[in-house]
Amino acid sequence: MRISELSRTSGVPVPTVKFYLREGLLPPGELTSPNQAAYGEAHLRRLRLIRALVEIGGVSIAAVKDVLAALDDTSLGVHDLLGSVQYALIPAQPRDDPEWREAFADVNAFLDGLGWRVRSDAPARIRLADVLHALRRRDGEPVAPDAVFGPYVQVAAQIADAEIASMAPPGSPREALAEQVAVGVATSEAAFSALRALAQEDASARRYGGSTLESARPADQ
Amino acid sequence: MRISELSRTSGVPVPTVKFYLREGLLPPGELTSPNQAAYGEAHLRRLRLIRALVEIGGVSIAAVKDVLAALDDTSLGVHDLLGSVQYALIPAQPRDDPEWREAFADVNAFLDGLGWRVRSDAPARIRLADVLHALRRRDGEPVAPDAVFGPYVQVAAQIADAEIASMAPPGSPREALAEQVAVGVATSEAAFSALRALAQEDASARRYGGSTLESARPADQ
DNA sequence: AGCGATGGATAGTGCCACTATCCGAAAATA
DNA sequence: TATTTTCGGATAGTGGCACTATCCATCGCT
Repeated sequence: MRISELSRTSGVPVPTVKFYLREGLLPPGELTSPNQAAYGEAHLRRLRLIRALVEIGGVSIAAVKDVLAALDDTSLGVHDLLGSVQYALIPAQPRDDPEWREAFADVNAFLDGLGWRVRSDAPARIRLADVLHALRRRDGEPVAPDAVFGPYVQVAAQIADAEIASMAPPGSPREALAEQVAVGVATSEAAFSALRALAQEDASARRYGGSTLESARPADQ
Repeated sequence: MRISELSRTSGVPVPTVKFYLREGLLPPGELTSPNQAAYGEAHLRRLRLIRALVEIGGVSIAAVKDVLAALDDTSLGVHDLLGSVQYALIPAQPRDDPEWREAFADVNAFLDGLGWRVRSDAPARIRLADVLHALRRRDGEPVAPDAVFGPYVQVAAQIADAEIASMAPPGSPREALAEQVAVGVATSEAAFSALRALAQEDASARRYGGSTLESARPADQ
């Protein structure tokens, strides 16, 4: 298949496909002559994966590149693959602020208390510290990690277990698993957060009474 | 307090504060002379709110503006306020693609089956349709909404109930509630998603065995 | 032979969230 | 009082990102 067909079946414009090729997100097609290349099913699948990450997961091109590199690194076990995907999908960098460092330390202590087997450089730790730090700046002072995160721990564990369990068993073909992990991480995030928003709306309607404006808002363009 | 103090106590650079003033995210200070203005506690709190939304929630400036407008609209009840905040925080627009429309219809049917009281124009519906659509393009064809979203429904409802319940009771001062809603929606999203990532890592370690590279990855810049 | 499509290179676009600079006037400091 | 600093407000510029547009010398098809 040539580039135009790749573009047509995937719905991605030709110039964008070229852009992905330039960026190394897509491997080059097989050259059939000095300026003619053929693309296969693998290209199509990878292209769809890229779009899923970008559109559903809101992942940056640079992060997509990292994810794809992890997928292609066959030396990675499933666990490390999952880790690499997550680390690419969660952009985070520690701060210098002493108050932030304190929040970070508190988060780590809290996580230690849970007994989870989690790498000490997991970016999600940083995200939690960001949240705790922001909340502390807002309210007066206290705000214990347990108060903020506690209610979510059981539920997060429950969901995570179900998601991991739904993946292929250890020893199944890595190929299939790899993309499942990447797509799963990105899409389940989006799906859950949308469902939670809807559930909140429902719960709020029941508690505060729904004066639901029902499409009374300006239909922004 | 003048602009430099506002900047110092909030940690936001002066030019950025000026930018927010220009954009109307911050109300102008009270003029004490033709070119001198004073800012109060309210400005500081709002500035912190803006930063929390931007940094923790990853909210765009335009969306922040919408959120603040909702906060300031005292004619909105708590339920509608929550709705406005959510709608501002979840960017989404329907597509034209017939396959997408089908996914959207399926999502709506699925949500109807749940019996949730949710506006028909909720952007979260669109997000769910995006996810379903993307998954259908990947796998062969089927993919029922129930298979993808089902496992999350109970949990999402559980979390949402707890969050709504933790908010002030109906009839409490709107002022306090408003920001709580905005901050809550943005931060709890971030907190939960980080916790879920960590729980996944733990679950994956238990299932696939943790060959945890432990900080063996390139410390990217 | 004619003609549209292709691969590859280079350059440009639009958006976004700031950031820099300038100005005349007021505050703070000496 | 003199001088230095800071102020509010306006205008313009920056850097990053994700594409998009244009060129051009083939290539393959009819």
